[in-house]
Amino acid sequence: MISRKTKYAINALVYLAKQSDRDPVTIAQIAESEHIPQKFLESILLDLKKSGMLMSKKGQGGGYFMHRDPSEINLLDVMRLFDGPIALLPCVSHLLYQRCEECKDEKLCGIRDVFMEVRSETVQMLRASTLTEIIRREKKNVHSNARKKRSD
Amino acid sequence: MISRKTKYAINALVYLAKQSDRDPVTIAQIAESEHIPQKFLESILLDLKKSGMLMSKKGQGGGYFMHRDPSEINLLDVMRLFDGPIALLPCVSHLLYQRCEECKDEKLCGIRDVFMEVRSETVQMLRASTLTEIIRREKKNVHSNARKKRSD
DNA sequence: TCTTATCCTACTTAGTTAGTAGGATAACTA
DNA sequence: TAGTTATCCTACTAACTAAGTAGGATAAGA
Repeated sequence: MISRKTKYAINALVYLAKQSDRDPVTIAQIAESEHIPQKFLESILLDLKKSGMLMSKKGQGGGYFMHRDPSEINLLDVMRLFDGPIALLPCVSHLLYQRCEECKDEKLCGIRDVFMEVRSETVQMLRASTLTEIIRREKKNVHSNARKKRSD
Repeated sequence: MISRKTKYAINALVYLAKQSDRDPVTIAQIAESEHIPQKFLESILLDLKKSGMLMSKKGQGGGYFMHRDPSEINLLDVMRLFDGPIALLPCVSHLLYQRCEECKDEKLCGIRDVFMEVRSETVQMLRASTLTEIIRREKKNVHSNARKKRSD
């Protein structure tokens, strides 16, 4: 499972990406809309800012807003930022490789092969999941949901 | 990441599946061969037995041995047994579904769609990874490794 | 009945998760 | 320039999980 922190981060990013203009949105606004504990969200947004995804402005009329284009921010980066490696085994992690302590010979390990493939597939899917893509899916869901309701 | 417990379980299962005969192997033997803390392994093997993958025999000449055929035991079942759901979000878990507390409308959620696909792909790959398959890959690695060495 | 091996309960220690508290800092505004 | 507003920053906490360990009960074979 991903941590709540990561999930909250994604929710906040999608929310900000949906704002048509680039006017700053306060932490309080995001927290209320997305049902995230405000103080917790504070530290999350700070991390997102430090990573370069968001920008902020202090004082009256301040808040957070997108720094990069929503099509350039994907779930892979967000998950790595908060939860660390995607890999299910340390020995198949791209950025934080570590050998399995108990392992006899990594090059021969069949278990490793499997988890290598799982990691590759997952990374591919998460990289393709940009904020833009998520919003596109939401719109699609709204439509197919409306169609469903009408045919009931 | 999967827990060490799960990794140890897989190592032990692969080891037992490789035994040509069905003679019981003691915990001590497995622990030594696979570099797993013996007492820890003890509780792992007990869980594997309770789940029906292994059988045991007490006393002199006793130990653990496969109960089901290695082609019928896959990493999906082992991971679920020790680490719980495969899903990265509670709302996309098949066996332990829970809605995301902060979520507004699950049916419209684009994030959920993404993690649904990740789960499906992962489940598929892990289900295909039987002990037999892992051992097949190991053999393949031994061969391609030997080929590589010769051509050095 | 002694030895051997599994079975079972309870405990520990370290690290992570999901926050909260309280104030410092910067920017806007009257 | 003083007050207000909002982000920024450090430190703390409570609950949970991971990765074991300790010590003995039970069952089977010699």
